[in-house]
Amino acid sequence: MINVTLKGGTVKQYEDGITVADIAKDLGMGLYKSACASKINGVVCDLRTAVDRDSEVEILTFEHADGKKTFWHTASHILAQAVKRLYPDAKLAIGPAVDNGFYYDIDSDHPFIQDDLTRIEAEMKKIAKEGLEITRFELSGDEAIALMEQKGEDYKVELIKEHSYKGEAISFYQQGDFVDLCAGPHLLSTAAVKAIKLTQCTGAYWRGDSNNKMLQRVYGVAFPKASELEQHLSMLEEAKKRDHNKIGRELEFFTTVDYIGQGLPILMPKGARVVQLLQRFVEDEEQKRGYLLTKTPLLAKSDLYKISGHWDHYREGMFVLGDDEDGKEAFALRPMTCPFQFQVYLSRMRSYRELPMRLGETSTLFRNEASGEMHGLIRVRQFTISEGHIACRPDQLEEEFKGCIDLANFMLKTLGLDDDVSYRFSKWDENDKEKYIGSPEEWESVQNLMRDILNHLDIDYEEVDGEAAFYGPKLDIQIKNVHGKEDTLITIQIDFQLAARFGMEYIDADGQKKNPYVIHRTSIGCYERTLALLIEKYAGALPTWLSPVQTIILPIGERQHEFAREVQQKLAAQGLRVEMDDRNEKIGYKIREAQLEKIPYMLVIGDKEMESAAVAVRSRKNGDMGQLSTDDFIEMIKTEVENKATGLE
RNA sequence: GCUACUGUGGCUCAGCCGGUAGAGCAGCUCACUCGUAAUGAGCAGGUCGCCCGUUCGAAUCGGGUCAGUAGCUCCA
Repeated sequence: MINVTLKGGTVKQYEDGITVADIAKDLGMGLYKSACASKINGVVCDLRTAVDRDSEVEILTFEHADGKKTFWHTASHILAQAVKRLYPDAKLAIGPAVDNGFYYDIDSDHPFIQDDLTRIEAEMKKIAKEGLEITRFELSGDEAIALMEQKGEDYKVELIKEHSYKGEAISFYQQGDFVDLCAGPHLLSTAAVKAIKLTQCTGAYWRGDSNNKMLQRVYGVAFPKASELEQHLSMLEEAKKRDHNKIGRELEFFTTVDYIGQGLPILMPKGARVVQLLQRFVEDEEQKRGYLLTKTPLLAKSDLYKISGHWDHYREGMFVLGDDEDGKEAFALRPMTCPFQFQVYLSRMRSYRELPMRLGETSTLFRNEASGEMHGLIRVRQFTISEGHIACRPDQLEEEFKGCIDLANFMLKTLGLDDDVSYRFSKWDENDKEKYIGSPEEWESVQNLMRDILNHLDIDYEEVDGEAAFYGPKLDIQIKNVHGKEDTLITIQIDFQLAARFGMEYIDADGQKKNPYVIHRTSIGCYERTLALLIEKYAGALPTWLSPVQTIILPIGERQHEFAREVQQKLAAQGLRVEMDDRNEKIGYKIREAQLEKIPYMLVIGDKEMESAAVAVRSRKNGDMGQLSTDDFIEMIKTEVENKATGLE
């Protein structure tokens, strides 16, 4: 007998070798039926896994993240099985669970269109209804390859070959006559996967490499109950209503024009105002933190980019004017600010006493992104970033780096985005040295340095290979858009290469010339992207301090126009952005429009207000707030603006 | 760049298998001067993204191109 410690601390005795499924059954049929996977001594396992010693065991249901993943992973196998039934020639690649469902990559000459997805979905439901038992078995590498070759699954053969020379047994899962290479875990039967929706079909490169064949990736979600699926789908619909690309256009923050070009949005008066407000805020804050403001050219001769290495590493991404063949002069619009801002440092010899030197610039950059990459304001070809570079001595690096993170977090907190970000420690890929400059030893040492600093900071971060800049590792502050797609909002990078390339030096206390470390950083990211995420965060109803129009005055009739105009001027004199709707419309109509425009405050002015020299305040959030004197209203809104209140609970 | 989808007046959309464009909202005009999310009536507005082709005839079919959307790759 063995002792099994359950979640909550209860200890039960079972026979040695009992499966988790049987433990679940013993605990109750309800739990058994909803069980998806297990956690044995902290490791996620199958329900089939036998427990052969004293262990801590947790039964994972769909409510648990790993239970959910198991459920979705099984759903992806059902998807593959359905595809094979309907399109026997299709070859299967990989089919994992992801954050919001599952997918399967399939190689088929038949392009899957919406009708096919409907058919596949119906077949999946049939497979679920058949309640096929899912069993696990293992084969040796050679047997596994033989099995998959016999089935014509070329991609599986390729995968097995990579695993098999480690000598490990290869595990498979089988449901009915469908067999798939898989590490598991999986549900016990296809029966539980009742509510299924295939959401889309897109292309995806085999192994994520654009040199490989593009396969078809079918995405789906599944739930134990139909009601949960419906709720999930309606949540997705709701999220799309916040899409900055939709409401940012509707609310006239920006627009695009096809004959201007892709990735070149027009910021309309409202969008431009928000960007201006953010920019002033950033520049003022950086000044307080000891940054020196610079303004450098938007383009340069190719010579500059040759020194920085961008010409070799980044040329595809640049807008080049002219060509530099035969010694002719070529220019390129700048894709980054570093080599320009370095010139400030380089203008004369620097002493160690001058360091750290913090340079900040509101910098417009140009990147010739591939045509499929553009997305609203999130990914564009011309953007303006709160750019900055810090040259510092080694002994200052940690403090300066921390200062950058502190500034970034201050910005995020002020904008109300601090709870929505995650930190990514982006390292180089030692298997792809071509992409980077510097030696492996240098990379290791700087990455270790950066890791130490991050560990001293007590922040949760994820380490990711292959995401570094070509000149150094980065701390990326990541954020997700309404579609769940992650982008970098803010990045802070340690550069140990470019200073030497540009000959940036300082005379140290010992009289020796040394290269400073350079920190590349942004405090709020690029304004277009930040604006996009703010629009999505607030569904267009930006905090009052950032609202393009903060107050709108709504006179009831013509009689109050003169008084209303006086109120408007009084507010405007206080620096508030105020408009007046003097159209000959009913008050309900004007309110409706102001509300749809997400203007924070509406001031209704009728005879009553005119008599008492007051305003009837309505907030977009709380509705009618009753009468206030104009001065009291001004004080209230000014306080809100000065505090940069987010209005979030 | 790749895969799939989309492109009809400012916006949302209708227009079946090719016969030469329609609605609501917005806009403008007039009337109403109306107290917390849409007053009524009238008017105007589209070479159906663009180019080429098939056809007696194309918004509808074919090809190309531009732009948009999601995903892949890339990336702030």
